[in-house]
Amino acid sequence: MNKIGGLYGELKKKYGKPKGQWSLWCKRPKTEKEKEQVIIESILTQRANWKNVQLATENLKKAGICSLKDILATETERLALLIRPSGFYRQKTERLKNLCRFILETCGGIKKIRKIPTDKLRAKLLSLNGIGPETADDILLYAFQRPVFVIDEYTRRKAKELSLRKAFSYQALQDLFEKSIRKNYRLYQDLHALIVIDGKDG
DNA sequence: CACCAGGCCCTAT
DNA sequence: ATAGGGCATGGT
Repeated sequence: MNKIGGLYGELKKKYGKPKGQWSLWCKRPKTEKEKEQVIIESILTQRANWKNVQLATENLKKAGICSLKDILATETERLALLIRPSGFYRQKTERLKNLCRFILETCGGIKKIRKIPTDKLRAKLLSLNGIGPETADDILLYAFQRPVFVIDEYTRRKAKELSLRKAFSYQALQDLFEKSIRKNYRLYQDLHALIVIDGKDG
């Protein structure tokens, strides 16, 4: 067992179950509505602090926009103003609509996605404008329960802290984590959440 | 006032 | 392959 192996136990003991935003992202099983919420938030949270993401999602909720279908049905300028607090809001409006179109129209809805193999789905997501590796993996792991480990700024810092100097790229770091930890989506969800919580904590 | 926050894309070396 | 600029808001 390397340095990553004991990480989950250590962080779990320190923080318990992930709370706050994570109580939705790490919840399982999730309803279809909850999955759609996570998908929407995966875009809004790009390079934004969670408070601002919350302001944006509250605006959407108040406007009665709760599903991917609702997003697509909302006029672009109106949607942009609603999600404005999350920052980079013009881009995010386009990205959200892109993603919703892909899931609803190209894939034929959330349910059909169950049948798409993880590698293929990941490649499709990455081909969309505005979806990079982290957002794709957020969606795969937290909305669709696929055991892929999400690499973000906090994971990189944690890796550095553990002196995992060999891994630089997203791919290398992801391989390292996935090789070190039993491939289980519940474990990956909680561990990634705990790494972020720990990163914010100090 | 300056800096930061859970990315991603495009362009130039 | 890798570096730097642009995209934008609200909190501290």
